[in-house]
Amino acid sequence: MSLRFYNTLTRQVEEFKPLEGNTVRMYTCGPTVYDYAHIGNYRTFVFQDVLRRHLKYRGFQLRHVVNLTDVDDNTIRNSRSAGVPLRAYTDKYVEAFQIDRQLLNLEDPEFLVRATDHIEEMVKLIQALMDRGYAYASEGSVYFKVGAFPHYGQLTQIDLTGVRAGARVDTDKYDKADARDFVLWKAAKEGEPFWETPFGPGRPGWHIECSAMSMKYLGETFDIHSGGSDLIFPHHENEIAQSEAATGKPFVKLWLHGEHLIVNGEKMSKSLGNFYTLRDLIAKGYKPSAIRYLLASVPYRKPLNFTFDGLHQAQQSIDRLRNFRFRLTKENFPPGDSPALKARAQEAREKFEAALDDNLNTAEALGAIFDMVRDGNTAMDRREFRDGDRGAFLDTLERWDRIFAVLDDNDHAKLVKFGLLKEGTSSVKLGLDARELKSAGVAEEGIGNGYTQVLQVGTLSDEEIEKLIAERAAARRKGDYARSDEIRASLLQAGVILEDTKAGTRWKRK
RNA sequence: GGCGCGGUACCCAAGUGGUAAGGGAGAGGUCUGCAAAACCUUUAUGCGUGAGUUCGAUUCUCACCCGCGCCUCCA
Repeated sequence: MSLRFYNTLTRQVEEFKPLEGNTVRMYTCGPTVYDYAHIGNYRTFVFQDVLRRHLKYRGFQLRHVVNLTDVDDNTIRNSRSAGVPLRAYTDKYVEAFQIDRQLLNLEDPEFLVRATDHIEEMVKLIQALMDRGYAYASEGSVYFKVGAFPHYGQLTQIDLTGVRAGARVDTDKYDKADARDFVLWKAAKEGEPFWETPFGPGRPGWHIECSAMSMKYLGETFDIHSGGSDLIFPHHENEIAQSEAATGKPFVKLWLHGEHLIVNGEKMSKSLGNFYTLRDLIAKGYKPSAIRYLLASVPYRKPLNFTFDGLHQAQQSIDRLRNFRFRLTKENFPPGDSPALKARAQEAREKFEAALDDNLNTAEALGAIFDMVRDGNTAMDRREFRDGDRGAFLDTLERWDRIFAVLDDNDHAKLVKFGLLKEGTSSVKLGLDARELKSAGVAEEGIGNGYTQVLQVGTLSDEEIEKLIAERAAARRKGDYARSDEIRASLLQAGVILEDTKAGTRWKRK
C-alpha cells in the first residue's frame, strides 16, 4: 500500500510520490529563537519527526531543511532588552532548541539553517521579484504586490479582494500601496540590526527567509512543506506567492499542517501565557519520552488537548511497552518456536506500517502494537511462548520504535548529560504517584490531591541502586522481609521501582 | 461574516454502510512472602441533536447545536 497524505493545497488525501527519484525534498518551519519553545511548538516538531522517520522507514532518502528564525520583532525586542547583540541572544535559544530536540529524540534534519546566514539569498530573491514587477519599494521597504499575482489565495482559499487599506490588516507602520501587500524587506529602524542592500539598509520580512532557504537547498520546486496550521495564512500563502512569482514554477507539491496543542480548550501560545516549556514539565518530574509519546499519540490533524492526566497516561503506556520488551529479552522460554505467534508479530508489523502509511495514523499504529503486546504477554503467561519467537516480536517492536522512539529508557542519562538533573544531589524534583508512595508506606493517606506528588528527593547512581538491590536479595533469602521492604521503600523514595521476577529483581527509574 | 478542525465510554483515542480497535483509570480474580509486573473477567444496544437515503448508519445527505483555530505576531 502506498503512502497517503492530506494535502492542504488540494484539501484531499493524495498518494505520495517524490518528484524526482527516491529522494524526498522537505522543508519544515522551525521555531523563532527568542525564547524557549513550548510543547505546543514541539507537537508540530514531533509530528514532523514522525513524518521524516516514516519516510525513511519506507525507504526514501531525505533532504530535509529546518529553519531557525533568528531575526524578527521578537528576537530584536528581547535581545535589546537583554542588552545582548542579536546573534549572541539567539545563539542561546538555538542551543536550547538543540538540547530539547535531543531530549525528545527529534532526528537531525539534513540542514538546520538560520535566517541571518542567508541574507544574500533573500536579497537576490527580492531583487528578482522587483525585476519581474512583483515587488516595489516604498519608504525604504520593499513590498510584494499581491495584485500582480493572480493565483494568490490558492492555499487558504480565501478571497482578499474585499480587504482594504485602513482595516485592521497590518500593525506595521510601513506604507503599502494595497492592504493585501506584504513586506519583503523592512527599512532599518533606529537602533535595530540591519543589513546593507541595493534597496537600502534593513532586515528581512517574515516570509522571505523560508522561500530563499528552501529553494537554495531544495530547488525551485520540491516535495513537502509543513508547519503548524496557524502558518497556513499568511505565512505559507505568502511563501507560495513570492516563490512562484519569482520562478514561474510551482513551489511545493504537498503541504502538511499540524493541528494545535490546546490547553483548557484554548490554543497553547505565548501570547496567551498558557504554555509549558519542555523544561517546565521536566521540572515537574515528567520524562521527555512520555512527552514525546503524548505528542505523537494523537494523529497530527486532530487538536490535542494537553493535560497532566494525559501525560501520566502516556508514561503508563510506555511502561507497558518497556515491560514487554524486558520480558522478551530477559525471560527464559522453552526451546523451539511457534509459527502462529511469529505470524502474529508479523501481522502487527504490517498493521502499524499500514496505519502510518495512511496519513500518519499514529493512534492506529499504537493500537496495532498494543494488540501484539497483549498477545505476546498472554502466550508467555500460558507458557506457549518459545525461545525462537523472541526475534519476530523484537523485530516488530524495534521497527515500531524507529518511528515512535520512546522505548529506550535513557531519559535519566540525557537529563544528567544536559545538566537538567544532577546525579547524586537532592535538588531534583521527581514526580511520583501518591498512591504508589502510600502503598510503599512513605506517604500518609490524603497527602496531595492529584496524581503527582512532587518530592524533593535525591537521585542514586546505578551502582548504589544495584548495591541496595543485592542487599535486599540477601535479606529476602534470610526471610528478613522487614529489611527487604525497607530497602524497597527507600528506593521508591529515590524514584526507583523494583520488580521481582523469576529472572531476578529488575529496577527502573520512575 | 469567510475558510478550516473537531464533538465516540470516567479520561485519551481508532474506525467502518452490516452492527463499536487500542491505551489509561476503576472493580473482581490468578500469580506473588508482600508488592510490582503480567494475564483473565468486567465498564458505550450506542458513537453531539433532529430529519432523510437505505434491508440496515456511528459511518452517506441535509439542517441545527456545541468547542476550537486561522483571517493580526504565532508550531
